[in-house]
Amino acid sequence: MFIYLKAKINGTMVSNKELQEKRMRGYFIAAASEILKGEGLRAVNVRSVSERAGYSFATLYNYFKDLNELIFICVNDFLEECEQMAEEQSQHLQPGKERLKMRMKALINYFTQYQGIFELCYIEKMNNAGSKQATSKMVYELTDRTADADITYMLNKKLLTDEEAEILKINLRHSLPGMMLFYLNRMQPVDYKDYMKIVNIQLDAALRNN
Amino acid sequence: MFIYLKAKINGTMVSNKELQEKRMRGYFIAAASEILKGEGLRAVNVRSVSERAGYSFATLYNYFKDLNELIFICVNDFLEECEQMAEEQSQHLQPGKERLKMRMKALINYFTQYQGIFELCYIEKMNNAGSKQATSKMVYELTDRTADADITYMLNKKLLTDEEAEILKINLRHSLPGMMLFYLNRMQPVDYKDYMKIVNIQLDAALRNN
DNA sequence: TTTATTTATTTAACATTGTTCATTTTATTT
DNA sequence: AAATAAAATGAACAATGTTAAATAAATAAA
Repeated sequence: MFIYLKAKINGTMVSNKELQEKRMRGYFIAAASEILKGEGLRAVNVRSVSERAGYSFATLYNYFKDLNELIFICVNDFLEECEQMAEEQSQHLQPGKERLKMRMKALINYFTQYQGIFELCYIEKMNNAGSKQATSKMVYELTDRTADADITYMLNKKLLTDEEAEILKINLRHSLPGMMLFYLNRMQPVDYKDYMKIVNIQLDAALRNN
Repeated sequence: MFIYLKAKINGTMVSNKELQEKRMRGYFIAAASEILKGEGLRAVNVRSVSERAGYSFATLYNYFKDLNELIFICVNDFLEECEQMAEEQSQHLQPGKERLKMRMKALINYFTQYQGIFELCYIEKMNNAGSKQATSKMVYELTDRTADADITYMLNKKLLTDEEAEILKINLRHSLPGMMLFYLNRMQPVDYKDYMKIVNIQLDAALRNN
């Protein structure tokens, strides 16, 4: 008989089957995220993720096309998480240059803390072309999204011309990944404070604070 | 008997044995470089490199500790090559801002042409800690080295203060890899001209040309 | 409640890649 | 030409991604 029991997730009605499937996917996503944050990208593989999720490695393939699909989902989650973090850490500030700076630093802080996530988002060869497009667009535009409110504010207040705003966005879009790359590939264990000094200089240059 | 025949390589005397070993290494290095430039990083593996060099995969291990060592050598070669390219392409210009800009563009041109090389230099997880330090230092400082002559010139001519020079170097060090990353991870096949327009804006911002 | 059928999970197996080692081939010395 | 050293190789192993057949669990039908 075609009776589906319904359960509520995120405000939408779904069948039991969908609910269960969503939960299963959640277990694998959580497992992959944990490993990524803890041990980094290299430690993520079909077997390690499945084991942590409490299933056989083959079960993963019942819920994801392949390992790549799972990893892409993690990327999107991480992006959301770090955007939210930037928002929270700058809540106490008024819109404008200082808040923008704080938000950019929050992004850098997030990715330097979770290096595996940076590698994943900006670097990983994204083997599967499928999800690549949408995801890499999301990654690029991370700085744009995070800077948007403050740049709009400054534009409205005539603190910035349209052209200056465009240059600022381009600058942030390029220099943030550059700075993270620098930290990631560092040779000697750079002091985080020293690193942040350079970050400050770079951000001040982008914001024309000198 | 301990008689070694000598042969001249790069102006230094070496034994036959050393010469032969150097040649053998050269075959593998050339093979790896070709594959890197042609098919990219993903196509490089012990078997493909060895086959192109004309030997069994096991022979590679008689001349290199592992695949990583071979790849690191390639990185160093590529860095030299692209520095030289920047030099050549700007020979006709006088020292100063314009030449610096041309050299930066030459770097970008090199890495966007050979994407596998960019991935390799800036991204690849450099699994083996051994050569990593020295090499990643070389990679970072690529923009510094390439910009050095022009920045020194501008300092001498008082076209730049010490502080401005420092900021410029930091800016180039971060934004060039950022721009390359952008091109590499691009979603839709970006028109190279459009890309170069953005590169120009970024470089002009770094050079305070606006 | 028992049986049949569908669904979910897992074990076995294969392909690819990096690496090691014993064996074979080649070069050198006596 | 025989003995020895050096170089090159193929067989084999481990790790990883993936597929597909076999098993277990859940559900529907009787």
